[in-house]
Parts: sequence; structure tokens; C-alpha cells
Amino acid sequence: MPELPEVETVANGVHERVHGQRIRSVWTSGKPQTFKTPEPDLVEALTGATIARVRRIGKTIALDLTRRGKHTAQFLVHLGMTGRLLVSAAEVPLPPHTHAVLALADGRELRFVDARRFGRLSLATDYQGPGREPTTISPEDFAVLFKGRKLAIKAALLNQSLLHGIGNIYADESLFRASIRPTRQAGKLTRAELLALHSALQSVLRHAIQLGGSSVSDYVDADGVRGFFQLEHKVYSRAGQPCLSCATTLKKLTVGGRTTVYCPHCQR
DNA sequence: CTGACATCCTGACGGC
DNA sequence: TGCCGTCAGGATGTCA
Repeated sequence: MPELPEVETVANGVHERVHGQRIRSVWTSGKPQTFKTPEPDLVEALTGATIARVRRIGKTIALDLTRRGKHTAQFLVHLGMTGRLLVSAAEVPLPPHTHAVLALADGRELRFVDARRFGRLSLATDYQGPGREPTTISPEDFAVLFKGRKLAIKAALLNQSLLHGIGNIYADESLFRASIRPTRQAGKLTRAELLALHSALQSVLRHAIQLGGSSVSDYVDADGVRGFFQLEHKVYSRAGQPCLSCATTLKKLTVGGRTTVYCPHCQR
């Protein structure tokens, strides 16, 4: 499931491969729920436009489109759970569950493939994302986000309108590294705990970006290459196994509607 | 407004 | 071996 580090890896990889390319033609699958913007509008905005830049905003990949050097629109790609954005030679057969193909001027194709169809394609003009950027937010601004909140800190970390980009893996991993139990009320964390969480979150995200993200489920980068951060997971998907720092059996429960794994000894 | 919960969708996996 | 039930989860919409 692509979260911030995975989406950043894909966005950077796609940027390197396709920036400056003109879009010659566009094909879409007609699966309605994939398209938040009606397909004809999307096709019209994309056809003939140049991809000036590709970057990550929250968990969304934004492609800045220009015509004759002028910004015209943004093409937004949300990978959902199983979405892939691949740059391929036109000769490579289309994978199953392909929902959009952008034929580029040099003959290659930018393809959106999504088996489970939680991904979404849309248009925007100046997309800012739903929340604050976790990799650069200051400790002070970070602490303010949780003030007075009654929900569990894990659920707060998953709320994209507070911080955008964090999903189940990095919520669990940062809480473990900050020694905070996922069920704690967000508004009741001490100043020291919030600082520890801010620091743990930023370092875990940085580390994961360096390793190309976590490959679980079918995440791959723009070249179809897997990341390596899954080898660094301390708690995610490790329920029933020993804690890597104290050997206590890791516990599993549901928080914020998501499977959550934590160490009952290390996380208080 | 805040928070809890169901819903979408299909591949992977475990059990029998 | 093969079938079937269960699980996974980001965003959105509904409801209290």
C-alpha cells in the first residue's frame, strides 16, 4: 500500500523518465470509479500537453501540465492500494487492469494500472493536498495538530486532513519508535511524547524514502522495481512475533478501523 | 464539528 | 489438488 515514501519514490522516478515529454494521445478504460474527473475532460486536458514536472503532494502524484510553456492543469494520480504508474516501451504488452495509457512523443507510454481499483485519476489546477506535510512540519506545528483531540493517536496519524501521506505502515512504525501505544488519546500525549513522535516520524519517513519505500502487496516504482524498507519494519505485519528490542510478543488490535501492531512492553 | 463505522474491489492466503 | 471464506486497506459518505 503506497504511502508517502512509496509515492515519493514513484513520483521522482516518473519525473526523471518523462519530464519534458509531450503527450501524443490518451486511452482510458472506461471504469467509472477510477475517474474522479469525467474521462472526456481528462483526455482533453492531457492530449497535446507537456509533462513539465512530476511530484508528490501527500499521497497523490501531481503531473504539472503545460502548453507552449504555460501551466494549464495538473493531472493527479492517487495509487490507492494497488495502483502503479509505469513507464514502458509501447511494445511491452499492457498488464491486466490497465486503466489509462498516455502515449508520449518519444514512443514510450505512461501507464496507470490498478487491480483493486481504489486508485483515482483527476484534474486540478493548484492542488495543495488535504493536510500538512509531515516531512517538513516543525515540532511546534506538529504538536498543535493533536491538541484537544479525543481520538487515538494512531487514528490521528492516519487522518489525511491533519498530516497527509501517512498510512498504516508508517503510523505503526513511528509509534513503535517513539514508544507510544497506538490507542493513547492524541490530545493527552505529553510535550515530550509529541516531540519524540515528531522526530520518529520524520526519521522513519526519511529512511524509507532512502530505501525506495516498503514493498508489500504489489508496490513497485516507475521501473517495476521493489523497495527495501519492508526489511526495516519493526512492528507492521509482525503480530505474534517477538519485539525486536525486548522480545515480548507483539500484539494486534484494530485502531481507527485499521489493523494495528504494537509492543505492549515498549509502547506505553 | 468530531469521531466511528461501513463501503468499495480483487488478489493472496489458509483451511479443509 | 482445488475450492471457498477471510483479510487487506485509502478515501469517502453516512450517521450519532
